[in-house]
Amino acid sequence: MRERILEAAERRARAGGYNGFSFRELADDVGIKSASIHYHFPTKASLAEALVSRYAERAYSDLGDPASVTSSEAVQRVCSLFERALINEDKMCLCGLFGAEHDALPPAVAQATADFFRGLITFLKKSTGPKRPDFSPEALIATLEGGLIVARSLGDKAILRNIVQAQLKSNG
Amino acid sequence: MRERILEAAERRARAGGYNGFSFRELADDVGIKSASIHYHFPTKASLAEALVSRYAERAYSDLGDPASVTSSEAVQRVCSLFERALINEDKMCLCGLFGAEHDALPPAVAQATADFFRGLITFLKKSTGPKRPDFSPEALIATLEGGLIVARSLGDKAILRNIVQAQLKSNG
DNA sequence: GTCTATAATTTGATAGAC
DNA sequence: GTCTATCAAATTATAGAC
Repeated sequence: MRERILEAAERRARAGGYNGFSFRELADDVGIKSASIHYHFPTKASLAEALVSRYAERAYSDLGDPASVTSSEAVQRVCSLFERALINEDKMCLCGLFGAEHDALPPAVAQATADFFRGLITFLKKSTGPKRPDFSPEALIATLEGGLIVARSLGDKAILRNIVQAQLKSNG
Repeated sequence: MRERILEAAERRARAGGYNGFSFRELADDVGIKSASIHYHFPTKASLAEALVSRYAERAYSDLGDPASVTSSEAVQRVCSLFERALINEDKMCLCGLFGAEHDALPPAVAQATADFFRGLITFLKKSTGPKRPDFSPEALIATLEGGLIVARSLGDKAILRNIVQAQLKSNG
């Protein structure tokens, strides 16, 4: 049940952000009462923190071990992560949304969000083989997060696709 | 007073998004009662719509006439817009945040947000002189919005600064 | 234009039974 | 683990006086 709650919370948080979901809504989604959510997560901040951790772990699992992939392959994998969010899930990246709401988040949630970004950056840095001297992991993540925002706002998925192609051309 | 309300709303919306501010808070900020806000803006959606329009008009005013600037200068001006948000205002871009919340916004607000992006893209396209064949206005906006998110989440303003420098090197 | 008053709903959270 | 019951506070919004 803990997992089903997180699943419902992720769906809603990736649409409306931290203030975009409520205990009542999640309870209705999974078929229990809102008071029961507090058994699994004492506070909303604790739920959101678990949400981001789970989201990050899933991403790291998808990416695999950086020591076993070339830098080029690492860039491709990170790009795929964001393309899947847009194409398969039709959703914003949870941490892109939370990162935008940074100033209004409970500190622990903001921290967990920053950890997600650090994780992706570390993955890119630890990948093997030569890298372009001007390659910036931070800039790649920024481009992809922003690409999701602009593509979804304008209703044009090709925007992210073109961004990814440009990245693969230079660094993939 | 209408202007003071919008000012307070912008400050709060750029921290917590659409669900991150309330009529009560705005009323307290400007020293009137929440019911009085409804005289100026009948609904929250109408307030947010006005907020985005005002935000966009201010940006267009800062950018000036695209027909009178080179493409290189246009890129610089758009970059400056986002650097000011980070350095001078220490705030997220209103439309970057609203764009991330796209799925949960009142349709009119989502529309206004998309118009902001279209406005910036149009400005870049209408600027004069030669452009790199691979220059993408959409990608530039994406990089800058994402740059704000990543820089602010990681508490490192140099991240946006480096992103801007890379953009100026290729297209500025 | 701003106020008081109020409505109807929703919010995160707690206590205690089962 | 989930429930009922409840709470105090906050939410958007309206009616009507001044």
